[in-house]
Amino acid sequence: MARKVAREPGSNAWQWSRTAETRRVMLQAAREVFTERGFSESSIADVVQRANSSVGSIYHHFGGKTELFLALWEDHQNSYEEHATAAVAQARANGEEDPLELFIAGAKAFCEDTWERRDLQRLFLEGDAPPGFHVMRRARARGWVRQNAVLFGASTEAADRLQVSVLTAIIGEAAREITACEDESEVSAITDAVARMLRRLNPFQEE
Amino acid sequence: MARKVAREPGSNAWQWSRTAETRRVMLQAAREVFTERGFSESSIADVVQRANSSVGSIYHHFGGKTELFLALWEDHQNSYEEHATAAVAQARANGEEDPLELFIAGAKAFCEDTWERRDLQRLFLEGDAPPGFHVMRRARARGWVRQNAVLFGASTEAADRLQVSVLTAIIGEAAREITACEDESEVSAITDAVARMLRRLNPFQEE
DNA sequence: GTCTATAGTAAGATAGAC
DNA sequence: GTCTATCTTACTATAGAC
Repeated sequence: MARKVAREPGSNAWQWSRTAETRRVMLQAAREVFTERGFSESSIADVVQRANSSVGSIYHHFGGKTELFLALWEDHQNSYEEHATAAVAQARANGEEDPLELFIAGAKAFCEDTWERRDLQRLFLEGDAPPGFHVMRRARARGWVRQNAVLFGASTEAADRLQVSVLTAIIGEAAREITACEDESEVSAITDAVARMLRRLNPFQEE
Repeated sequence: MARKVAREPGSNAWQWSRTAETRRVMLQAAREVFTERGFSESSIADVVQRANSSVGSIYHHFGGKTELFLALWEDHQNSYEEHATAAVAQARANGEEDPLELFIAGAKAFCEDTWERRDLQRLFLEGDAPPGFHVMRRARARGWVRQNAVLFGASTEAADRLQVSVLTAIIGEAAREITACEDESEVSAITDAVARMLRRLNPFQEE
């Protein structure tokens, strides 16, 4: 978790603390192994081999196979959040105030991000994972839905909750479709379809 | 899998083959144990105790812990399919021909069914499961989506695939919300909201 | 911080009597 | 078909030298 890497782009790479670099290598190895075989079919030994490291070292840095997987997920999530937040902020800076349009801006960033890093997204979306992972995922998803509920000013009644859940789920479905794409051209078709559907469901335009 | 039970309602219960009854008891025990603790936290021993049975017997009938879980899932799925199919057939018999309305009829049946059997639905939706289960789930879901694609006459292009995926996903989200409900009155609110959203997204009414 | 060698662990699975 | 006692097996996880 401690990431005490010098942030200045110009700083010398060799000044990076050795541990940060080691972590990076291990995470990259883990990414390759897990995305290729899934969690349960992967063993620590596989990662060790790929990282030219040792069992003990991985345990030292992460604490175990599960934690290694979770660390990978954390990084992934943080990237998403960063990108989406930046995109929404950008839209806001451009004068956009409609919650739905802000939401769509975030959704677009999410879709683009999903295409880069399909491998990880596939792993987390449908690969197997350590026990308890799906519960964590759901918890985080719920947090996101709650945040969106605030954005849309939704009530806590069942119908409203569902509405927001569905808006959020559309992005998830899009992500799934994107991981199945072979060609980047399909991705923009999906992104556009997402925007269209979100507008159709616009919660501010009750019938 | 062999279910050679006498089907006539009037037939004597004691004529049921012993094995069918044993299976039923075991599945009931499995249902209780798994829904209470989830898959990985449950052990064969727990089920044995609850079913007043033995390890060997369970292995004889099902083959293992994973297969027991899968058998439970199979039954659950079959019930759903039966109900939904019946509801759609009923709607058709009443003269309904609009694919979307037929779909909605199925969705309603699904929602009602979810409320009965919340426990199982919760287990399969977010509880932990044996390795490989989520992949099976996805495969079945894809099959369902394909079927719906035919119903809607959707193309295989990305945007259309997503559209159908989303229509289907709405039902899944509704199911999730329903498992979280405390009161049946909320369920009908959700069911209505589902119908409303599906109509808004009506694929036959392209903008 | 890194590594090797070793141990632990538990529950799933099986054999074989009845 | 049922049951009990036993085993197995593949990891994960740790200890402890360097």
